[in-house]
Parts: sequence; structure tokens; C-alpha cells
Amino acid sequence: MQIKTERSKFVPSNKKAMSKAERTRQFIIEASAPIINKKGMAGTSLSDIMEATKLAKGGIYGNFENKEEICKESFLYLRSQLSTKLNTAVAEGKSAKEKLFNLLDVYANDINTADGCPILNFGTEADDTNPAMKEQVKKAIRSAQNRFFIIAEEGIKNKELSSDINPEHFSIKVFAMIEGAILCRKILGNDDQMKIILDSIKTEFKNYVL
Amino acid sequence: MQIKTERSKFVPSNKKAMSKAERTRQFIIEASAPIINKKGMAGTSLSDIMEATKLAKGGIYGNFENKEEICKESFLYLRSQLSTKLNTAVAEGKSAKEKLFNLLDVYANDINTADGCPILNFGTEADDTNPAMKEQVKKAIRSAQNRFFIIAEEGIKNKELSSDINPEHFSIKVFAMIEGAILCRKILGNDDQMKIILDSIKTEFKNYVL
DNA sequence: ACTTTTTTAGACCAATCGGTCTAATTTAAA
DNA sequence: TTTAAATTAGACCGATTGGTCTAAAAAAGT
Repeated sequence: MQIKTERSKFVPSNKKAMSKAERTRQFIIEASAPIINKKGMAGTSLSDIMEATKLAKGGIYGNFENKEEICKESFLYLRSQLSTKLNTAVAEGKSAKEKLFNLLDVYANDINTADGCPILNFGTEADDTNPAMKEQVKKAIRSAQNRFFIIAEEGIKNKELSSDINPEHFSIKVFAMIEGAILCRKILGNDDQMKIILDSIKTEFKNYVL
Repeated sequence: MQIKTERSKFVPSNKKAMSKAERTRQFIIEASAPIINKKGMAGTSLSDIMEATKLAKGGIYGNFENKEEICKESFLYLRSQLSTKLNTAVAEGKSAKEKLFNLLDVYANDINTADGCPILNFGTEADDTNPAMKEQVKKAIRSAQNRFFIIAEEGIKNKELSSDINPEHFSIKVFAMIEGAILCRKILGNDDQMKIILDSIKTEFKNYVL
């Protein structure tokens, strides 16, 4: 005895050539990602996901092997969303300085709108318990650091920046500071420290601008 | 029908005037803390704690209201353990520079021995789900930052440091960088970035030494 | 429009969750 | 050493966990 119920009407950005299942799969990811990012992988239950998607168990497990796969795909989704924003910000800058400042501004403004940095959230949970996830986070860190690295390196190449700047050290320091700042923002509940840190990065960077 | 079993023979550092229950309570905390720090609060089950302590449920719940209390006490324990180490390192330094460098060296060497920084681990998990815990982490951040602040401020007062150093900004930046470095160390699985960051902090600090 | 294939609902499952309670056992006071 | 109080073992509890399976429903060919 089955009762007729409404099904998912979700239509993702890339509409064409997507089967119903592919669309549902994507819908589940997009609905789950913010929850998992917020409550953690262990802290998010299947009923949380069912509630968020309004789907029954069958609808979920018809599209995913298990909860872990949903977590992994959610991380990849959040990572790519954020990546796009950050890359766009960089691309819109015309100089090394503009590129960096645009990039920092995204970190300043955008991430608190969402529920925090997925690298930080998934990373701290995965490190001791989930090697596959840890590997994904590792890639994400490398790519985030590389964004800063490229800006500095190209800046030198284009004679915009003094070659005194060490792109590797610069990218590592800046990334670490920002992740630390995100943590402080979340726990302390305000942007004060984030602002101080971003200002300080900008001030230091200006010393290298030729 | 009860079967006689061995009970906890644990004797904590402060031996005197502790009832059996107080000792067991402390024992449970010390056994649980590293597990919770590692697997997270949601990721640690009561059976994990039972296994680590070799106690039955009754032995646990006779000493704690609920799992959350164990988590909270575990955080406080880890925090105080770490605090002691850090404060000792600072106290052993004879100059501002020595104090800071000693302090940084603890972060460099000691924390990877354990299972990562409790501020980072508990903080990222608590922020959206556990306001009481979040409040505790907030205190811990403030106290950790204050340690750096005091070193800089006293350094100025004692004419060891140029007053160009801004103790507030310095403490915020250094703390953020270290937390970021701890994250990177855990995920990337090596100390390279941590070393670069600590060296960079030291180098920058030296500019202010008179 | 009809048929086949894909997809989803939801009952069901064993296992585990956090937590309670009582009786047995230790501890500690007398 | 006896006795009263404090403490712990572990059976038990209902709720929830992640996950399976089948029949119904929807989507996709034809």
C-alpha cells in the first residue's frame, strides 16, 4: 500500500543531459553540505539529511552507497563552490595587489555568511578518523595555498613585487593566518580579529609592492 | 548474581583528600580526554569511554551527569595541561625574546605528541552545536592570546622591545598563525609548514628587539 | 499510449546510542 | 571488626543509528 507523494522538483544549474537520479543526487549534496559543514560528519545523522531533502531513506540510498559518500561529495561540493568564488575574485584583479586584496576580501566577507571554512571543519574532524577525507582536505589546502603562491610569484615575474617576497613562505603564512582567523571569528563571534589579520597581511604585502 | 572484578587502582597526582569517587572521576577524565580530542565529541561513544577506562556504565554515570559533562571536563583538563606547559615555558625565559621563543618551541614540539590542539578540535565542533562548550573555548583562546600579549607588553615596558610592536595585533596574528599551522601539520602530515611559520614569527619578532 | 527501466517510499532490520536502576561490592567511619 | 554510606557492575530501557529490500511510482524509450 503506497501513498502518492510529491517528488523532488529540483533543477540544478546544469540542466541538460542529467537523469532524474543525477539531479536528485546533486540535490541531496547541495542540501546536505551546509548541514554537514555545520554539525560535522559524525554529528549529522541520516534523519537530518532526510529532513533537509524531504526524501525517504530509499531516495537517499538509491543515489549513495553510504553516509560517508554523502560526506565526501558534500565536501567536494563546498570546496568547489568556494574555489570558484575565490578564483573569480583573483581573476577580477588587474594587478598582483588587486588580486590579493580581492581574494582576502572574499575570506573577509563571504565565508561567515556560510557556516565556516570546510577545510577547517572537515579537516579537524577527518584527521584522525577518515583517511580518505583527510586526503581530500590535503588537496584543498594545497590548492588554497597555491592561489596565494601564484599571486606572489606572478607579481615578481611582472616586476610588480620585490623579489624579497618569498612566495612559498608568504602563501603558507597567509593561509595559516586566515584559517586561524576563521576559527577565532566563529568562536569569538565577531570580525574584529579577522579584520586585524587581513589588514596586517595587506600592510605587509604593500612593503613588497614596487 | 555479581561477579567480583578488579576496580580502578588509579592514583592521580594530587593524592590526598580525594575520595574514591573523586579519584575515579579524575581517572575517567584523563582516560577520555585524548579520545575525545581525537575522535570528537559526537564521534566518541560511551562504549569508547567504557573501553578506555575499563569501567561499566554505572561506574561512569555514578560520577558524571551525562556524556556532555565528560566532554566539558575533558576539554578543561586538556586546556589546563597545555596551559601549564606553556606557562612554564614562558616562565623559564629570562627575556621577552627567550619567553616567546620558548613558548613557540612548545607549540612546535609538544602538541604533535598529543592529538592536536584542543582549542582547534573542540572549537570547530562546538561552534554551531554546543554553546556552553563554545564559551569554554572562547576563554581558552583569550587566555592563549593573552600569553603572547603579555610577553610583548612587558617587553616594551622593560625596554627590551621597540614600542613599534603592537601587542594586541601581534598576539592575534601569532595565535592565528599557530592554529593554522597546527591544522596544516595534522592534515599534511609533516612539520615543514609549522617550521616555516615559527621561523617567520621569530624573524619578525627580532626586528622589534632593541 | 504503452512498456520497460529507473528511481523512490517506507517498512523493516540488527546494532548501537545515551542513560537508568538495583543489587552487589568497596570504602570508610565507628 | 562491624556497620553505614558511598560507589560501581551490568542488566535493562526506549530511541535512534546506518543500512537493506520490495513494491509502488515515475521517467524514459518506443
